[in-house]
Amino acid sequence: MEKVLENLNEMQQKAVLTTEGPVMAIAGAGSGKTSVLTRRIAHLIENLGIPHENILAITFTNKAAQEMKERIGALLKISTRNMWISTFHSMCARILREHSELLGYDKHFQIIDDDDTLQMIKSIMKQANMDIKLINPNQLKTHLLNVKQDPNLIEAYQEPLKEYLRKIYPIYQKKLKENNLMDFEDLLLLTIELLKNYENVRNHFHKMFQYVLVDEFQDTNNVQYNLIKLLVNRNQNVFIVGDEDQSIYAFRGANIQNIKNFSKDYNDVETILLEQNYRSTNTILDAANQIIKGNKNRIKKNLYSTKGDGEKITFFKAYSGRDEVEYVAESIRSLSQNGYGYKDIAVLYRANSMSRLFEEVFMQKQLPYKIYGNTSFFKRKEIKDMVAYLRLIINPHDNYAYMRVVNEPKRGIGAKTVDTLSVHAEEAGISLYDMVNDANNPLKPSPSKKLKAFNALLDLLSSHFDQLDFNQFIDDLLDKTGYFEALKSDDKGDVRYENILELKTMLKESEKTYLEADKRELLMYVLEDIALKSQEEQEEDYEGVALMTLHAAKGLEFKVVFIVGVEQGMFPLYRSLDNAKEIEEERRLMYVGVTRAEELLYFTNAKQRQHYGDLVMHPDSMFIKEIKPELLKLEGLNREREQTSSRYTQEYRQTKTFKAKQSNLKNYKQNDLNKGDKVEHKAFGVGVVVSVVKDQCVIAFSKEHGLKTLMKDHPAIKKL
DNA sequence: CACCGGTTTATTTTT
DNA sequence: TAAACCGGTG
Repeated sequence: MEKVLENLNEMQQKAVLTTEGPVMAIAGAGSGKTSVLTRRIAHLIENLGIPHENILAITFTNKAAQEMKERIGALLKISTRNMWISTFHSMCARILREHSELLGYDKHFQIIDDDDTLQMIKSIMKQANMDIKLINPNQLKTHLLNVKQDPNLIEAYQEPLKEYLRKIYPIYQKKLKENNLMDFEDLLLLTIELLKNYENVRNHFHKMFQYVLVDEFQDTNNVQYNLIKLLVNRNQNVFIVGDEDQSIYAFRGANIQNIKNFSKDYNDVETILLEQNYRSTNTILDAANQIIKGNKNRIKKNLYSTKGDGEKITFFKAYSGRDEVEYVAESIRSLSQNGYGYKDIAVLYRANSMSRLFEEVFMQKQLPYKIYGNTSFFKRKEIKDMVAYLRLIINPHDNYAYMRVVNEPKRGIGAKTVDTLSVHAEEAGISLYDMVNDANNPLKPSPSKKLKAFNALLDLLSSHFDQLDFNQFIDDLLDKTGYFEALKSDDKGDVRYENILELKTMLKESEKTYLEADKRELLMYVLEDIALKSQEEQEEDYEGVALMTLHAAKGLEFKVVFIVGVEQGMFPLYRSLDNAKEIEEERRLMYVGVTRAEELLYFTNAKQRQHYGDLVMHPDSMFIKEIKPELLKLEGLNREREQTSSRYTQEYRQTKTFKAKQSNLKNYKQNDLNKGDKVEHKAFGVGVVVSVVKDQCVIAFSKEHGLKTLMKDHPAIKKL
C-alpha cells in the first residue's frame, strides 16, 4: 500500500483510491497527473488484486502510453507488455484485428495516414472531374476528416465546399473499403459500429474492461467521447483526467465541452481538483494564472507551488527576427556556462516556420540543439515508398500503394497510363493489379508491357518475401526495383538511403518482438506500428536545446523556456485575431507554454521581421500585456522605449549592428576564402570551398557531411 | 514522359 | 522567402 501512495498529496491519494464509480480529476498543469494515473493502475493491480487485462487506460500519444507502462512496470516489477494501455487508435486497431470481418473488412486491413488520405482525395477529384482550383485538396481533406467526425457538420458548410464534401465523402469511404484500408477516424468509427451493432462483442469487452481510465480528456473529440461511453460497462468505473485550460486541439475536433458533459452523462460523478503544482516557481504560475484568467467560462483553479517566487520573467524585444534569435542563442550560451545543461532548455514557437532561423544560427554558433516534430520519419518520401511496396506484399490489390510506386523509381509509366488503367479497372470493378493481368485489357502494347513487368516484379518480390528475413528482403527490394540505383542519382540519395537503413533497423527490432507470428502477419503488425506511431523515437539522452512548437511541448517540462515570436499576428496568429473562440485557444496555448517552465521563463519578439518575403512590424502579443508588469524584466528595445523616443531606438539599432560587426572583427579571424581553397572545420573536418557569395560560402566536406553553407568568417572554419 | 520555369500560397498536428 | 504546384515545351 505504501509504495502506491508514496509522496502523493491528499488529493492525489484520493484520486488513486476512489476506484468505484465515475471520477473526474481536474488536474492543473504540473500537478502530477501522470503519477496519479500510474499509481491508480498500480493500486488496482497490487492492492485490489484486479487482473491487468480488466483495466483499460487510454492516453493521447504513444509516448505517454509507453511511459505509463514503464512506470507501472518499474513500480510493480511486472511485465506490462500485454496491458491495455494505449492510444485510442492503437486500442481500436487491436479490437478490429479480431473483429473487422464482421464489418466486411479483411483482418489484414492496412491503416493509412493523412498524407495517404490526401493522395486518395486528389485521385478521386481527378477521376470525378472536380476542380482543384475551386477547392484545394488539402482544404477538402481537412474538412472531410471533420465531417467524418460529425456528418451533421456538412450542412454548415457553404457552397461549393458543401457540394464537394457531399460528393467526395461517400466515394472516399467506398474506396477505403474496396482497398481494405482504414484511416485514423475509421479505426474509431468502425469500433463504435462494432460495439453498437454486435451485442456479443460489446458484452465481451464490458466484461473485460472493469476499469477504464482516460488521460488528456480535454482533447477528446466527440467520436472518442462516444466510444468511451460504449466501452464503459454499467458499473461505470471510469476515471478521466483533464484540464480544460490545456485544451489546444480544437482545430482537429477536440471538444472541451466533453469535460462538462461527463458530469451529466455518468451517475454521481466524483470531482477531484489537483491544484498543487510541483513544477514551476510562483512567478511563472502567477503569470500563467493571469493569462488564463482572460478566458471566459472556465472552472476557476488556483494553482500554487511551494517552490518560492524565483526569478522574474525576462521579456526581450529585438530589432529584427535575426537579432531575436541571436539573443536567444547568446542567452543559452551564458546559461550553459552557469550550470544549466542544454537539454534543460527549450525554445518554443507558434509555427514551425520559426524553426529555420534558429536552426541556422544555432548551427553557426555550434550550439547543440534538437528540432522536434519536423517532418516525421515515416512521412519521408523514401520511407513511404518502402511502406507502399510492403503494403503491396500484403495486398497487391491496394490500388493506392500501387499507384504510389508503379513509377517509383521511374519506369516510364506516366500519369496518362495510370489514368487510363484506373478508368478501366474502375469500370471492370477490379484492382489495378488485376486489370494489368487481365487478358483483354485495352492498353496500348508499350505501356501494357511495362505494367506487366511491374506486376511480375511484385510477384517476384512476394515470392522472395517468405524466404528472406526483413533486412535481406529490403535489400532485395532495393535491388530488384532499381530503387537503390535511382538513389545514386538523387542529390538527397545519401540521406534517403540512411533513412532506409533506419527502417531496416526498425524492422529487425520488430522481428525480435513478435517472434512467433507468421511472416505476413508480422509484416502487418509492423506496418500498423509504422502507421500509428508516426513520431520517430527520440534519443532521450541527447544533450541539446529542444526546439519545438508549443503544441509539441504539451506534457513536457524544462528548467528554462524561451517562448519566441510573441507578437500580435504571430502568437496569437493573424487568423485567430477576429475570432473570440480561437483567441481563447491561442491563450490556452500560451498557458501551456508558460507552464512548461520550471525555473526561468523568457519571452522574446522582434520589432520587425521578414515574413513571407516582406518586412512586417507587429505590436507585442496581447498575452504579454495580460501579465502584471511587476513580474516582467524588460530587456532589449523594451528598455529604450521606457526611457526615450523612437529616435533613440534608431540609434540603438545602429550602435548594435555596429557593435556586432566590431566584435566580429575582433574575435573572428577574417577568412579570405576563394573557390577551390582547402579549409578545416571544427565539426566537419577538411573540405573544399565550392563557391563564395558575399559573406557566405558553400563548402564540400567528406561524404558523411556533404555540402554545407556556412558563414565565411565563422571561427569554426580555418583556411589551410 | 520528363523537365524547366513561372505562379501561387503560406497554422497548430497526434493518431 | 521558399516550397509546392501547374502548365508548357522538348
